[in-house]
Amino acid sequence: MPAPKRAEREPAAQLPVARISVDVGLAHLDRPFDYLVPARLDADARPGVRVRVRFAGQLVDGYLLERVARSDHGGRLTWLERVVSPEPVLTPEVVRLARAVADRYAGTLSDVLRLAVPPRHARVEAEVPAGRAADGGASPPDDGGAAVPAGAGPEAAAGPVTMAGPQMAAGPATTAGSGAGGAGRGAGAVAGDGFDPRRWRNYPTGPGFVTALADGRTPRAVWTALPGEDWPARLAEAVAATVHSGRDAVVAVADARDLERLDAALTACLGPDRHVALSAAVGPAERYRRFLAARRGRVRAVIGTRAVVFAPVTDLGLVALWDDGDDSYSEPRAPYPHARDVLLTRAQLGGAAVLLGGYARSVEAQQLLETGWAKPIEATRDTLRRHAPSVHATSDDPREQAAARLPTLAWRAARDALAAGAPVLVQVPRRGYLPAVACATCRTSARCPHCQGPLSLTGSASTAVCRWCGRAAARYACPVCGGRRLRAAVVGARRTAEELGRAFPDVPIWTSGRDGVLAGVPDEPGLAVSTPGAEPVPAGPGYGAVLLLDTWALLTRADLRAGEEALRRWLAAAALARPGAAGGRVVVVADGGLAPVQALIRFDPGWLAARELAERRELGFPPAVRMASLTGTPGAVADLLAAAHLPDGVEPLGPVPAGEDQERMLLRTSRSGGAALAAALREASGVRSARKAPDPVRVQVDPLQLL
DNA sequence: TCAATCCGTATC
DNA sequence: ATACGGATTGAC
Repeated sequence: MPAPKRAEREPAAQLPVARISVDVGLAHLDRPFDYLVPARLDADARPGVRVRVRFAGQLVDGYLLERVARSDHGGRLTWLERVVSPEPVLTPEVVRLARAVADRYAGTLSDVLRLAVPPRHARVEAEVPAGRAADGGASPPDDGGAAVPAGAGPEAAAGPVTMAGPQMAAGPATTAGSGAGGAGRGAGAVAGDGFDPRRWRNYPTGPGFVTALADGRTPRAVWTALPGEDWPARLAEAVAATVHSGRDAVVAVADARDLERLDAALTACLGPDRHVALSAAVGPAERYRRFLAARRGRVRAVIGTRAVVFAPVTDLGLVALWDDGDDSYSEPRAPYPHARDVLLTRAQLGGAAVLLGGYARSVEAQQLLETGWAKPIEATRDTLRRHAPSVHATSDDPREQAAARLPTLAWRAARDALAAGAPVLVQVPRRGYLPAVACATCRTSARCPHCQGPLSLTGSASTAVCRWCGRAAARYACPVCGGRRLRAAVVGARRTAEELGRAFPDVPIWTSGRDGVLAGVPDEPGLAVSTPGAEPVPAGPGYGAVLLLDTWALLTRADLRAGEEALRRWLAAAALARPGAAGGRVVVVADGGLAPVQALIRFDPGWLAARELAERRELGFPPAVRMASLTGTPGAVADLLAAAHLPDGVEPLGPVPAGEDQERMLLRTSRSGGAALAAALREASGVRSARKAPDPVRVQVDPLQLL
């Protein structure tokens, strides 16, 4: 082998050793490797840059973590091959965070860094960051910016997440009659900083929280938003207060629509230039452009969906997250971290303030309150009564239905609201959400007469077919009432809309669902039919009536979080209703005795969360304990377990079958034992990957789906 | 006795 | 992954 340039190479004069995290997907190689920095790369080889190095004979990607004076490695060091770009995409803070997240979730640093850093876009990197190119808004490519090829146009012009829909922003009438006081009316800006602690005065501890942010302190809070709350505005004020203190903020929301609302609120508070919105929806170039704007310190706040929790900022002062119960916060790629968890870890490591907000309260948030780690921000019962709609539960006995599958009470609420000139929201579960079939008369779910499997009604066929054994149940008779007619358990939003259209022939019907989210509806009579999470925001003082249909589909799910999740979805809809005093009514078609229904009637998510948390403690489920799940072929799971030196106090549960050739094993330990369990699993994965074990095992710490 | 091959291990 | 070293095997 020729070594022609060997003599030319000379190590950098200062700190000649670079510690590199190499991107090979092998658990046992998850540690830094030392390389010698040639003098010619000295200037570019700074901490945080992407590099390429020769590793085990091949060129691999990596990140330069730090420069040190000498190596502890016994053998000879290889030269650093190339600095891919001098742009330091990682900050030391993000590296520490990624390491902590990898440790917590039994994953590798490079897996987490893949989540944290968007793919490089060389052209974007080369752009001259003139003026306001990266304001998160729709500004066209800067003119003075030299080499912006024509191709950059469309993507840049696409601007922020755009969404079809009549109107945007503002949200519902908010804290309409903030009652007393009456100060601070003027459109927000106090002292040009866009925040005023008094705007949080509906919550006794709210103004103090915002003031603390502005003073540079690090309060931590779980915020239970009032119905009708203009939450994007409140979050924007918290961000503005943080920025006022000279620090940066990172805010996560669940989806593109929430992001757009928050973006608008921040623009109103801070102007267009001091924040960016990160989301995959804007395309790779714009995404990387905004990421760089954050990394280069050109903005003070970074908002976005899930992945924003890793966004590099200069001096983190606040992390915030809206609606932490939304399951889109759970990362689907290894090591499957949860955005809430990442933000809390980040705040803990970096001494930042925390704001977890929502209309609902997750069990995890409840735990933060009960351990005293965070303080509540919530309205008094009195304030709540002034803002909340009146809530009624009604049975869904088909014999009491008025029209369009609506119980009489629900039908009346809708009719009255429409007559009063207000829009009505109808929430129905997503189609295909629970493709089961029930008796049309008594609602008993229909099971296969042969094998007890679930029946399904496919397409237009009126005969039900068993989803397990495939037999057609042609002459089905309900074992409870003898009824012979079946119906799909969940009627989709579209068909519900059709039926409602016949029941209320003279009003417009708007539908909003997964594939066509309607941002808002006007303040006039009309029916908005929506699946959970896609509820249009009303322009005026809120919906006159909110109807929650087919709730039992949510409640009967075999899921640990079914109750919590049902309440979260209902509250998201109910919060869009106008106050009871202004005629706002919510009708939930469900058994009023059920705990989640009770919590809705009382508008008390904290009560349900406390109850659920107590139950989790009793059952030994997260977040009261730490769990890990191992999924793979039976042999592979057994192999991983054999390789693992599980710490004391780890209790194996299962295994249970989990689909084709797969089984799933749960490991349970105390919360304090979580770190040791994760470490043991990481090490065992390392042993297996070093041994080239064939079948992979998916290791998930605190998986969202437990049952 | 030497070379081809197998296996295990480290990878800066 | 892939490259290397040490052990092992097999033919002369």
